[in-house]
Amino acid sequence: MSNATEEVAQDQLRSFVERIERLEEEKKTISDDIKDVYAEAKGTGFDIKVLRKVISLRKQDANERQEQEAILDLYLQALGMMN
Amino acid sequence: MSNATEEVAQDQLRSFVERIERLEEEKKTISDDIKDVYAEAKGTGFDIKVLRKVISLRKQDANERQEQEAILDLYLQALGMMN
Amino acid sequence: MSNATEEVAQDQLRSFVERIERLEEEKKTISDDIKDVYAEAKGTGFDIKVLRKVISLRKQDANERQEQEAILDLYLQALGMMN
Amino acid sequence: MSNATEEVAQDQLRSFVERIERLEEEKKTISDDIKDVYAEAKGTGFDIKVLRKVISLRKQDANERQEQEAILDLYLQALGMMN
DNA sequence: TAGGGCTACTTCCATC
DNA sequence: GATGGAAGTAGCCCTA
Repeated sequence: MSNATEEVAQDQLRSFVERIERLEEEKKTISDDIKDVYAEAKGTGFDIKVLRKVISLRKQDANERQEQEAILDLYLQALGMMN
Repeated sequence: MSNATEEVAQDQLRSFVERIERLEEEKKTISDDIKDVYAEAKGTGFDIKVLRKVISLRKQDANERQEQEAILDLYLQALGMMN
Repeated sequence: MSNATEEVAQDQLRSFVERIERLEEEKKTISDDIKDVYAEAKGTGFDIKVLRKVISLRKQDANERQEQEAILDLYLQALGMMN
Repeated sequence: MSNATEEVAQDQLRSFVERIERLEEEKKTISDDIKDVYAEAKGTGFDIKVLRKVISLRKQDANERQEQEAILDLYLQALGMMN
């Protein structure tokens, strides 16, 4: 490989690394923002764990959720933990 | 709880949920962007797995510097050499 | 500190480190065993996620469980996600 | 599903749950033992925080050796020097 | 489907 | 004794 070609490859690599690291920083910022919102909600008296559950339920497809609950009921019944 | 109070709580909850969901969307966008950059790098001939490793090593180096300082502080404290 | 005293301290430290590392190995073995059981259950057709949920529910105090569910219901109602 | 089949499933589920719960008890015992050792070390005059750090550094060193080999393999592969 | 990285939960320690 | 913060652990998801 010629020096010129090597240099091009190096510059490209450098560029990719920088772009990725930049994006990962942004991602971290957002993650921190989310954490802040949860903290704020907690300060207002909401239960973080339950709030997380709400978010996750809304993300889940409604059908899938019902199915999960149905399976859970089934297992609990099998264990005699439900009336 | 009065109806008015309940309504306030509902509005707050709704607001928190919306803010979180908005931020998670943004986060997903960034994640997708990162994926795109890796794909582009692959198209240019770079090995994604190695590229990931490079990124992770650079992150580790940064962390490790902080870590080293933390250890030093810890030992100095343990030896009663810090206030 | 005399050499003898230092040596005692070193031996003690060494001993503590060894005892802890030994215990942590045992702990890891158990963790792996647990993972194996889940894998086996999966192979028999059980849904791991639900199985985990069952285990965790059984661990929770019954009262606490009801309370958590009550809070969740409350939130879901507030968001109009129930009936 | 026939009653007999259901019963088999129930027995299996029960068995899995019991095995997991048993193992988690053992795991908790070990965790408590570890806590005891730290407490004992503290009683002998050692700084728990520093002790934890020592343990974690020793673990890291071990991991890092493996990591270094993994990186080497990765690079060799990327350069087409491994099959 | 297995492995690794990321995220989240829990636990522990220190402070008030 | 409680609360907040940090660290270690475990679960989930995504990629290969």
